Amino acid sequence: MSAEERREQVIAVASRLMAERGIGATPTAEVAEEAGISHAYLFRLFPTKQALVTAVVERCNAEIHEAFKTAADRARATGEDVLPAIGMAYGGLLSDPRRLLLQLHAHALSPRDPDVRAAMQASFRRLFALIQRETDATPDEIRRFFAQGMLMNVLAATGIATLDEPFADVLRTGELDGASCFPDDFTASPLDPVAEEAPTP
Amino acid sequence: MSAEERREQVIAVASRLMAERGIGATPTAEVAEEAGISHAYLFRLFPTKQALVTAVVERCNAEIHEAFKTAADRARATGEDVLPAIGMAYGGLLSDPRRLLLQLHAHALSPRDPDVRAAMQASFRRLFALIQRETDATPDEIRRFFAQGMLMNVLAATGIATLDEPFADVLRTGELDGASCFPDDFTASPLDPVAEEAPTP
DNA sequence: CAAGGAAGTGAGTGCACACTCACCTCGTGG
DNA sequence: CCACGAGGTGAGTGTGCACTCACTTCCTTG
Repeated sequence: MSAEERREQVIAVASRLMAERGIGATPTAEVAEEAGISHAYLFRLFPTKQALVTAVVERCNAEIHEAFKTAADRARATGEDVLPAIGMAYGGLLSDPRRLLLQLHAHALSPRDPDVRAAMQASFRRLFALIQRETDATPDEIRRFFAQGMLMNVLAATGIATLDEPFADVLRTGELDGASCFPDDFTASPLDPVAEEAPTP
Repeated sequence: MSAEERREQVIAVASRLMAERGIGATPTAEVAEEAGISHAYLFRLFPTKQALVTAVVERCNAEIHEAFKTAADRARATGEDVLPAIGMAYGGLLSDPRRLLLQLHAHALSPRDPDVRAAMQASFRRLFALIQRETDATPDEIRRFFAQGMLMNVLAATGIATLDEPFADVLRTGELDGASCFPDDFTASPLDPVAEEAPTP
């Protein structure tokens, strides 16, 4: 397997582990083990843990951007409203909590980590530009869209998203329709290990 | 100094350090040193780091709740609208980024730390109840209020709050008035060490 | 003035983890 | 057929950190 392919694989493994356990709390040895390579080789693929973390965060940001872009394209093609479609795309990302938790960890890491901070700033800038370009939403609507996204991250991380209480119901209600932002299959506690196998039979 | 007073002092020091450096990234030895006690004695005051972290998070949540409560009381007394007043109170909390960053770190820690998760759930529940009791805001308004708060946390952590770009301007605009949520003196980069001395001349 | 207990410490211990070094093993081109 | 470069590793090393233990000091109270 080429080094480039290995790197991809390592990023995939690392993003799962770091989403579950937190970035700082994920040992590089474990990433190597789950990726099926030696600890030593991991450090040939990524010179430092820092480099791996940056790669993971940037990959996650790219995936979110791509999800938004394809949702926007599809909505334009079928003539639906674009912003709600993007909102649904974010909801779709939630059925795998990986990216969402990673976002949260990246935000918390930003103050101490200039690389991650720059990546997150760039990601917001790109997403903002995408939405501004692809929709006719007002600045206020765009801001609310991002705010709702941040709230959903927090609700998922704290487990409020799966709480059966009135205040939780209110908080997880979507901005656009009256329904919950969270997909119906969003029942996994964040503590539960993320499914090992991709559910693509 | 009594053990109880020491504990208070340690919580104050720890919450500053943990907000700056992150919770996991703050060594207990440093907390002890800045609090002027030995490392050994820290572990008599708090049996584990976990206990210290929980105390810090709960203290932070209590402070936010108190700030909201006094803002609500004051607004009711003077006859202003209560929800905007509470929003301003949150903005006021932002002039010292400590609590805000601590919130963010606590959210990111929640999936792995049952104590912190329980504390954050309880905090949201209490704040929600407070707002529901003290204001006549609709569920939608309350949800937007929380969403905006989460967005502000992230903008502060990523440094977008201090970015001079159009998208940053839009994101940091308040829900209620058209002005920025962030106080005018919010210029410190999150990387800058928090001021050592309280600026109360 | 003992005796007890609360406040407080110096000096470890053991472990987890980021990172390194010398080395191995093929597949390919000259 | 062999040299060399890319893929890959076993076995460390140094450091940082949570936590401990035996011990001191001093203040109160009978």
